[in-house]
Formats: sequence, C-alpha cells, structure tokens
Amino acid sequence: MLQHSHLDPVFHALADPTRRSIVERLAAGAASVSELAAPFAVSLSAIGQHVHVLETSGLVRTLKTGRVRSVELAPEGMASAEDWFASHRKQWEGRLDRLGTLLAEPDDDEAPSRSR
Amino acid sequence: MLQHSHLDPVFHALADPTRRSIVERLAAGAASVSELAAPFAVSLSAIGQHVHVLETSGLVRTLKTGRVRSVELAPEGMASAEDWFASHRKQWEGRLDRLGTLLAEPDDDEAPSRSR
DNA sequence: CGGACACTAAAGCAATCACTTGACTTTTCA
DNA sequence: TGAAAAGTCAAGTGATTGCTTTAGTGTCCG
Repeated sequence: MLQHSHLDPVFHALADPTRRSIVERLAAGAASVSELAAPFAVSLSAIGQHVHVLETSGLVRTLKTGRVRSVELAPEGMASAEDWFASHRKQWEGRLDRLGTLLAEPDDDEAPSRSR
Repeated sequence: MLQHSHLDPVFHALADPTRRSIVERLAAGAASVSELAAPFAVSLSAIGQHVHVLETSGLVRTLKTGRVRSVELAPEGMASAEDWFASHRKQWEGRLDRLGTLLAEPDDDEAPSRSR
C-alpha cells in the first residue's frame, strides 16, 4: 500500500471509461472543456473534474486562455504507462510459450518450507 | 459512463500498487497466494481479495490444487491493456512533433454559434 | 454597460474501495 | 486422529469516487 509510483494516478485515471474516452478524443487534437463535455450526459462540472484528474495524473496538459481552457494530451504521460508494460513484457512473454504448463512447477521459486 | 469495455477492470486493477507488485512478481513465474502475500504488511485475506480482483479483470489466472491456489499471469489480459495504448499511439505520437503548437489552432471545428 | 459564456469552487451524497477481524472449510502430515 | 496450514466467507469500517446542484469568478461581445 505504501511505496512509489506516479503510475497509481495514471492507471486510476485510465480506469474510468469517461476519462478514457476523453483521452481518445484528445488523441485527435486539443479541445476545450466544453467540447470534451459535449458527447457525455453528465454536467460540465463533472467533466471539469475528470480533466483535473487527468491533468494531475500527467496524462493531459491544460492552458487557460481567456475563459477557455484548452486541454491536450501529454504524450510523456501516456508513454510512462505504456513503458510499464514494456518493461515487464519480456518476462511474461516468455511464459506464453509454456502456456499449458501453468502451476505444477516443482521448484526454483520461493517459500523455503520453514516448518518442516 | 455508458458503453463497453473490459479495460475498466483491467486499469482499475493496475491502479493499485500492491496489485501491480503482485503482477510484477508473477511475471517471474506462478506463485501461491501465501507466497504472494509474504512481501506485504497486510493480511492474507487482503491479498486473496487482490488476487480475486486481478482474476476477474483477466490479468491473472488461478487454479486450486489441494489447499493451495496457484496464481499465474494471463498474458492475454496484459496484452489487452497494452493494446489500448498501441491503438492510439499513432495519433498522439503525431502530436509530439508540434508540441509547442498547442491551442491557438484557428481551425473550423468550433461550436456553431446558433444564437445571434 | 450588461448579459451570456466558459468554466470553477464548494458542499453533499450514494456507491465502491482496501482493508480488518473472526469464524469456517479443506487438506496435509506427524 | 487431530492439529496446523492455506485459503475463503462475511461483516464492518473509514476513506475515496463520481456525480450533483448551487453559487460564484472572470471574459467576451453587442
């Protein structure tokens, strides 16, 4: 529960379908909060909150000009999440070969049976 | 809020650091619930619950043999999450070039001012 | 100027979360 | 046989979500 990582807020942000839709939309280019809100049946306020979540997670960047806040994707944020998979893929990819093998591995791991 | 996706539970599962640690550990090979619990300062019950979350998200597969439940990574589950990034990367990658450009796009996709 | 526009902040609410503890169940093995 | 090991179930708790509504704050324009 303790420990590291900026990945917590990133994955948390992506876990919500509305937020993921917003990110997908932003992949096509920057948009205002109102524009982002248009496709959804929730209040503008709710979308503003989603944008804030995305921003603090680092997935999105915003800039207010006049009364409009422009939101755009932060590629570095997206990359940081993707990198997590990449950095572990080699390991679990190897497991793909012996898919059927699962369990039944009689050795090389943890748990030194402590009590007899 | 409306719509699809199995990605909701996947990203939700990955948003928790304990669960992400479990996944990382499983990348090295299958393990029992007790083995997975060892590094953490929480109850075995809590880890069992985390494993359940991971399993219903499709990131992990389990099989109980005797009194031991063996947990192993489900590469397809991992891949489905990674694929989401891949399927959008081309779009937002293009944005990387014109990083400074944001906002200020005098384009034609505004709100059609209907009044007045 | 004055009113619409685009947010933004604050408070409140029901649902979900990550945990705990305690009581069971099943399996293993001395 | 019987006690320990490995989980599992259920209930409960405090914190966090995702939303709402209401009340603002700036900003633009006729």
